[in-house]
Amino acid sequence: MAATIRDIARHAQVSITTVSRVLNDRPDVKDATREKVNTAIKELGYSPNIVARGLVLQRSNVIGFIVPDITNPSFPELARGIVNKARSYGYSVMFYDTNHDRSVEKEAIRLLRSKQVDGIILSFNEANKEELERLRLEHFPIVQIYRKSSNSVVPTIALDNIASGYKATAYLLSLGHTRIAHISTGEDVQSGSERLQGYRDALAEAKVPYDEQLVVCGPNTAESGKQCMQHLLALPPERRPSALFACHDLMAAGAYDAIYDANLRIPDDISVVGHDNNQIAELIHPKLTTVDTFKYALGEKGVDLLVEQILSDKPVNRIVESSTELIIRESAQALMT
Amino acid sequence: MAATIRDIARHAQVSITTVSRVLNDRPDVKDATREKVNTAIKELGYSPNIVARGLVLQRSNVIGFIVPDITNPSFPELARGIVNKARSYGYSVMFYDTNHDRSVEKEAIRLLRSKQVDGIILSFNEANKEELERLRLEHFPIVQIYRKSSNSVVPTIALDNIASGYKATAYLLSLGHTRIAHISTGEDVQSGSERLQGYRDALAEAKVPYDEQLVVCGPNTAESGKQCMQHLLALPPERRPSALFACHDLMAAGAYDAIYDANLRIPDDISVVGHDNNQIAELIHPKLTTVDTFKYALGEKGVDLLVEQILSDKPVNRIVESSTELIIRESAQALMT
DNA sequence: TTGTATGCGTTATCAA
DNA sequence: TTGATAACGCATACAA
Repeated sequence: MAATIRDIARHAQVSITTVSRVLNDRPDVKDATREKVNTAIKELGYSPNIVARGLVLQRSNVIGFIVPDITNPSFPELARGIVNKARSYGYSVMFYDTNHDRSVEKEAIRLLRSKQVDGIILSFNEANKEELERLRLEHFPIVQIYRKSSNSVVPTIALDNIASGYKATAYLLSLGHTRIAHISTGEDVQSGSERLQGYRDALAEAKVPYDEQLVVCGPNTAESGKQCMQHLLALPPERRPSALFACHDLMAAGAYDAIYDANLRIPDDISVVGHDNNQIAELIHPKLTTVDTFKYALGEKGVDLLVEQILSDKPVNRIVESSTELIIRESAQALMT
Repeated sequence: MAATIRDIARHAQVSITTVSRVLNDRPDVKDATREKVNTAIKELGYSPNIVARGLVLQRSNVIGFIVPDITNPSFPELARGIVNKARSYGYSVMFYDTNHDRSVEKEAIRLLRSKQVDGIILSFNEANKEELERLRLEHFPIVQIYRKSSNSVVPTIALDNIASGYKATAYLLSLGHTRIAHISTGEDVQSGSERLQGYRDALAEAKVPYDEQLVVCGPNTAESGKQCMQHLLALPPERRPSALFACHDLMAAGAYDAIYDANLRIPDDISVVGHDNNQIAELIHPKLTTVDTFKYALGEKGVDLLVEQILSDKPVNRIVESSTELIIRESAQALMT
């Protein structure tokens, strides 16, 4: 049985109030008594019960973190940023992986609140609107990752996907490419539709006509990236792209596969630019030119935004956008004419 | 302010005891009263404070999970197995990433215990012996991942690395290779030394002499895998390997790089087998033949082992070994003679 | 079948 | 500078 504050009090011949004072570094304790208490703490190997403390202080110093799938390559780094930053604030992180299941998302929220977390950082698969709205109405501290829900005002950390899609496309244009294909997760996925918008903006600015045959959509998996690319390679030669912008590195990796299967070379025959700068970008061959999204920093900013809400009494309704940066590696080159 | 059991009692005109009975599905409540209480719960949107419940029941239904680096590709899947299995047992998971820092490991344990977790699953970078021993002496439920500490008896979930190293090597031997190189994390890392042992066992069984020039060591990173491979390719032609077994997929991916830089082809010029079957194995080209370690299942087994300790009064000192399986893809082929 | 009273480990109020 | 006592939200022994 672990020692309690009462055991320390008895052992040091003082009241539990005094022990509590020592534990919380209060000034109004005589040095001699403080000493007595501290040795008792050492002798009994006492460690305070933070849960009981939380009960009276009405805060747990725990935050929740809910993701749809931690094996999605964007999340581990984000998670790291979150737990480390949280630790620096004195918060622990309770973690849920919902496997994209909406009912699990609901359950996770319910459980986290039952466990009295002080706030929740979450990335919901589809904007699970009702849940978020309910939390917002209660002024429960919450931070949404990535998704800027258009008509809601949940505090969010997000990317400027339009700008990053523009950057990737503009880079390919600067290399002389005009037939630039785009593999996208489609209009239904917010990040996908935004990156597509950036792609279109860049084309428009360069006065390159938008060719809808060059835009193929599928879910964010390598397999789907491969299929999309196969689709593009099946176009008649004169319509075929000389470059590709894939809206996720994972899809770019799948596209590599299709390109190799067609006995084409990267970047000699086709240039590829990805998005996200996941670990795999440096592992596939040739190393993938892609857009870094600074996920670790994004996680840190998420914690900042959450803690701000926890400490503030007035509602915080802010969207924090994180910057992105094109990382030039080996998968794109100037168009040979 | 969230409603409490007392609010429900008042609202339903019953005692808090009765409310508690309803909450815990006790049979000794008249249906009519149960109804009254339940509607009160609905009306006030009440959700029980599990932390307070934990204080009296002396358990939190939370387990801790400590990893050195969640971005290491083996961990996300393991984490998934753990949180999902834990959820099925009614446990939440408090997560720490120590960034390989020993002092953070210590702090994480201290914090988790202060937060009254019922048990901890951890993977310590080096066997942080003292900490583990202390926990074991207190009969605090704990499960160690991967590392079988030789002289301690901390419950562990591990891999049979000798068998898996043997499997990988035997496969290359069966393809006719005799000059099989091995990229290893070295004798200092337990998994590395065990896989090396399996490699040697397979060679010995096939009566292929062990050539220490063919074994190169480095840390588990792609960069180090590349350097190791460069080292091997620098051998005089007659001593050069026709096949490679890398003890981690990440190092195999690095080796790919060195092989491509040397203008050699995989598997035509050199066959490669990795270990771990991480996501990247299917993304690099050609797809990597490797050994699957069933990380999700391993996480589940870890939770089983931990919950067994939590529920049992007698100490559990068991090492659970998980099986491994060779996954044949495209990176190895029969030796051309 | 229901309610009263006590305690889980801690902090805060107030008095000494 | 110290201590007695009442909370925090809940479960439970015991009484009614």
